[in-house]
Amino acid sequence: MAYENYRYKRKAAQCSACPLDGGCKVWGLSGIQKPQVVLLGEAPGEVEDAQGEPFVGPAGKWLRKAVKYTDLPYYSLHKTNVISCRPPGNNIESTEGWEAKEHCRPGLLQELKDVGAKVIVPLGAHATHALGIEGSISKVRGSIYPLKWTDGKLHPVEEGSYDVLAVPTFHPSFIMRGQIKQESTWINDLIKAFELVTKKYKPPRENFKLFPTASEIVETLNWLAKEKKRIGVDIEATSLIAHRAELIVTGIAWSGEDAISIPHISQYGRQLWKPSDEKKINAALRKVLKVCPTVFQNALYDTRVLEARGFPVRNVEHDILLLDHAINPELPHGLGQIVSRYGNTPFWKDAVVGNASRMIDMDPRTLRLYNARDAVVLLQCLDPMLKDLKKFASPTVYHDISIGLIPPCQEMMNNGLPISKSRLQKFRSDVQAQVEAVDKQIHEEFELPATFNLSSGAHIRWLLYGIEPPNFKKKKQQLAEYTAPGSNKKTNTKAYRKLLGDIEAIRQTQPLIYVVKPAKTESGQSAIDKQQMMRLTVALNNRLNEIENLKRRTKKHEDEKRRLYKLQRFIELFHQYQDRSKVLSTYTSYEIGPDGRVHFPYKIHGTYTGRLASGDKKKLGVGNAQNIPYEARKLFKAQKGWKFLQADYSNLELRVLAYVSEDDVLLKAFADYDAGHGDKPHAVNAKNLFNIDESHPDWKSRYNLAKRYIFGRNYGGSLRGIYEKIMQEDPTLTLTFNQFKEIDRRYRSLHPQYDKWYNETVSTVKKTRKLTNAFGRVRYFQGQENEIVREGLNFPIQSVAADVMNYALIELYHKVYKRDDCLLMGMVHDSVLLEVREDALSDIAPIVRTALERTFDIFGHKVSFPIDIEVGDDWYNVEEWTG
DNA sequence: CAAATACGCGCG
DNA sequence: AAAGCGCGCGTATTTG
Repeated sequence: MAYENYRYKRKAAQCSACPLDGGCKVWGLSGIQKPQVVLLGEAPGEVEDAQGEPFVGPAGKWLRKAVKYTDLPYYSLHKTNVISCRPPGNNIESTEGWEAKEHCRPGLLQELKDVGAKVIVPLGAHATHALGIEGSISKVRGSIYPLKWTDGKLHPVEEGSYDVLAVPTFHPSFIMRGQIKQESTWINDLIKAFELVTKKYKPPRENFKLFPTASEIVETLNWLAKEKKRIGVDIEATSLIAHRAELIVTGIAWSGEDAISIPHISQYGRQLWKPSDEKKINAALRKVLKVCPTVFQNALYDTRVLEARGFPVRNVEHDILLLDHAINPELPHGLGQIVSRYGNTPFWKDAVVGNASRMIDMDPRTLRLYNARDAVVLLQCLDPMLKDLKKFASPTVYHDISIGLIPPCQEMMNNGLPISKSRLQKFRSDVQAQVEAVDKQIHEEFELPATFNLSSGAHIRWLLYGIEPPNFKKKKQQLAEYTAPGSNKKTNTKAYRKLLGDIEAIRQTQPLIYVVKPAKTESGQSAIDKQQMMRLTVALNNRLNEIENLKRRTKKHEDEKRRLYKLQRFIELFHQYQDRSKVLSTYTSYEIGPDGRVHFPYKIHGTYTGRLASGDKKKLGVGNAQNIPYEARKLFKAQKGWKFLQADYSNLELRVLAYVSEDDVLLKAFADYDAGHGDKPHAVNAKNLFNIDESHPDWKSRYNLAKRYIFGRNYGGSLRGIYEKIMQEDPTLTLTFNQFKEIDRRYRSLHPQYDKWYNETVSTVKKTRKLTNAFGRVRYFQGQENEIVREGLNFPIQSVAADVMNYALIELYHKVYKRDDCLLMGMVHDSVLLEVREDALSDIAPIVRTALERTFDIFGHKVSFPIDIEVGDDWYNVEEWTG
């Protein structure tokens, strides 16, 4: 389409005084005479500078692509920058850049005024700040800011009339440079901004009763209960830990605009309510939470606190967090983020805490306003979110699974796992001694200075490879500054000691260097992980063999041999150190509740696949229940007269793979095995692939090879990658890559359905960037193609396995939660853990079996997944239940 | 000095 | 250019 370009040269800019003095080289530009939207960038880059047009470089390419998702054509937008000339090194943060911003400002403002668009979209922090909008871009993005002209300047207004609307969002180069996960948020922001051209902007009305009287509260609550209104609920409490948390204020909203604050305890030591009034308020609140359908943001936590304070919540109808997760699990789910997409309250989260260090010390008006906003936004977002849920995702997954999981998760969190304090104490001191012993051993054997820190990657890199830390020169310089004559720097500070230690450790340590090109980590450092140690070990053993087989060995060879043995020994001890110190630091201390149990947290929205996540050490002080090493499971011991019962799905993911890919061979292998007349499916694979059986001398290694191959494929591994992994784990294996490729060809020809499923999944994820699992759960893939292909191959398997467990867990919960002879305590992806009174084991075991082995419909197959039940005194010593 | 990033590793 | 998936947490180190 041919259209004329309308260029805008900044007449008001003070170019002669500007260090860039490009003579306003890159003009503002639009394809129509009266553009309604301004896209405001930062500064021209190389391509822009050369062509004299804004957004014609790589960032512009991303921008054009994003604008395609909106209702406005790219040419109709006025494109311009905060500064019109290219700063040195493309860096607007440079001195020249800062100065240019000042000199360009009058021109920029005049340009914005002359263009007279309805909406300005500042891209990135600099553009946003240029409009007078404060705060970090990740927080203010997506909010609508009404701006007004006063004295030739543009500034945000809280209320009243406005001249233009601004919707800040990310700069395209931010997305381009790796923040691809933010792309859909970014596009959403642009859509939202452009819609303001035709949609009437409705500023948020806030009918908040922040300081109601007792009778106003009771009246309002009674009315809500009588009408059974749907309410948005948000609480502020003194702690996130349920048994410690005191309620400060509860905000209740009954529309996107109306809310009331219900303060519970006094702030600033004032007596809040007369006891008689408090009683009435509490009764009314209890009633409301009993009869009204409620909407929460993360009901899992708020309802736990409410329940602990005597306000049980009967009807959680919606949870905005779970809703957002069900719609698009890869998006960030903070309430601010959600509201920027679905609500109309501008970003308000900065208000929280403020100068006060604790919620309760906040100014009451600020706290209550914040709390009321948290409540109303839930109802603002709900309907548009439900629409998106239906359009883009699965209402069933949200209602039946996500919401359904709230009670079982709360049950597991409330029940927790009983822990033996005496075992814990002994375990801790044992592991501590082990760490100290191996640490001492390494320092002695390798004559390392005391300052050599085995936990420091930099020190280890020096020792193994002789690679100095990248900042080593700088450190030496800093040290010199400390000791320089006349220096006023104190040499007894922590920073100084650290500096000195690092330098000493390196100076006094002789590297072991054995030249094997170390693998690189993501940021380009030399790897020092287990895998790399394995590689080193293989290489040095080869070299030792080589030397051993030499006809003539010189003294040089003998020296080399000694060095190699030394390195071998170091790797052995270092591995022990890594292993022991990991256990010591992570698994020898637990936050134990007043009931002597560890209340591990669970999150329903924590993963992209629908698995539960566990742990919230930072906020709740309790870690992850799902990665506790076996040795530490001994710490969790049943109360007297009770037993641990663990139910595990057997080969869940592989079974799911069989059904999802409809792989006849695998399905038959499972069917035979379950009927009691067949080998384990992995054994069937091994037999098919290698034409051998258990009697063959290589059986064991071939069996493992087959297993690892399937496992690697299941996660989208490349053939080369799987091959290398296999060779590292079993260096004795004689297998060339070509032979391995042949195995792969053979497997695929033996499993045509699997092969077809694999190819179809890859092409679907590439084409649509969306997959829907057998239960309707969706995932939108954001990322590079090769990355999302691997994730895509895994998603239909891992997510279906997760949902099998989710449904089963919900069913199990409903069967056991009322019983006083058993407690649902935890789950680890494909297993559940209960504490059962000994005399009830024979009752409970079949209940667990029935719930977990319930039938599912997977692509028309009526299927059930078999479990193993184990029972024991603690979590480690569980054995197959035969009773 | 707190927050953010990098690396490595426990579990499934 | 190639990278096996999904998590949370500890230590070291850099960043603001």
